[in-house]
Amino acid sequence: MSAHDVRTVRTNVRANVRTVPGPCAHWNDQDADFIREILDLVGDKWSVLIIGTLESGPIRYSDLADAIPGISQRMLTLTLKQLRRNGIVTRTTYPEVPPRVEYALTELGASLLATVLALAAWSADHHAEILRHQTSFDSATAT
Amino acid sequence: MSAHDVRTVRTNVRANVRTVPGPCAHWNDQDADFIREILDLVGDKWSVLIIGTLESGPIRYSDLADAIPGISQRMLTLTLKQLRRNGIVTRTTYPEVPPRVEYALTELGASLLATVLALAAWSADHHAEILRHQTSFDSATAT
DNA sequence: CGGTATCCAGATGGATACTG
DNA sequence: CAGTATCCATCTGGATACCG
Repeated sequence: MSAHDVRTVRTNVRANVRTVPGPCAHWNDQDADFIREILDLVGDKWSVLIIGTLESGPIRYSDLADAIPGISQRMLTLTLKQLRRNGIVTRTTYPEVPPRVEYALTELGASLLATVLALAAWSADHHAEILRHQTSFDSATAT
Repeated sequence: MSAHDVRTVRTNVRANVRTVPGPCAHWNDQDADFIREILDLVGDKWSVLIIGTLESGPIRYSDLADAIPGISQRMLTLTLKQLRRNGIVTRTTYPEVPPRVEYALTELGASLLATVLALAAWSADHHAEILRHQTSFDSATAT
């Protein structure tokens, strides 16, 4: 059923991009570009973690830092800037003392989160199978 | 409709992992792990390109290299090894002269390809919107 | 043909110190 | 509080040469 859902979505891409709908679409060069684009967006170390943390609603910079263990200030700032540049998050400054800055998901960001969770779904579904392959491959290689 | 499909899949993850189904699931720490896992799988520069090229059926090493412009022998070999390790592709050697080696997608690989195409779908759908955000952000930053 | 091995440049990201 | 600036280690991947 998961496979069926994905196929539905997949047909939609092509319908939008080249108006070639149908049940049996195939990989083409355009796909490569789109994949590169989304990997640039979320393929780094922290983007999806931040997006996921923002699901609960607007959150302050420091709370974000606390919610994402291991992230450095530098990477938090840098990644947030990229996400803002791509319209995934918004930054709102409240002129108070001490200053307060809140980050929130845009609609675009929310839809990206949903897509990313589909990825997590696949990963969860096949986690065990992948692990089995890894260990069998490693033991075969070791000998 | 795309959003609905994704939500369906998303609910399934949780059902499998923590048996907490329902219409309104939320991001949790498990998701982070699964995201890391799949990003390790396809977050690099060449994996998805290779997977996409393999959709058409089994293909020789050298034909694969020709089909993916810009890839070095080193990265082709390295990436193929990772994909084999994770059970995404198989390698078959034919003891002929000259030697022939064919790579093919496994079932797991095919389902991964479908999932990745869902990502491409999102990217295609929102490509224009992202571009608009980027240019407006850049011009706002430049001044 | 189908790789390996070595070397090296550039990108990524962590640690630390400092600032409005 | 919410960053910025600098320095540095590691990782990724390209070029090239060589091998079974």
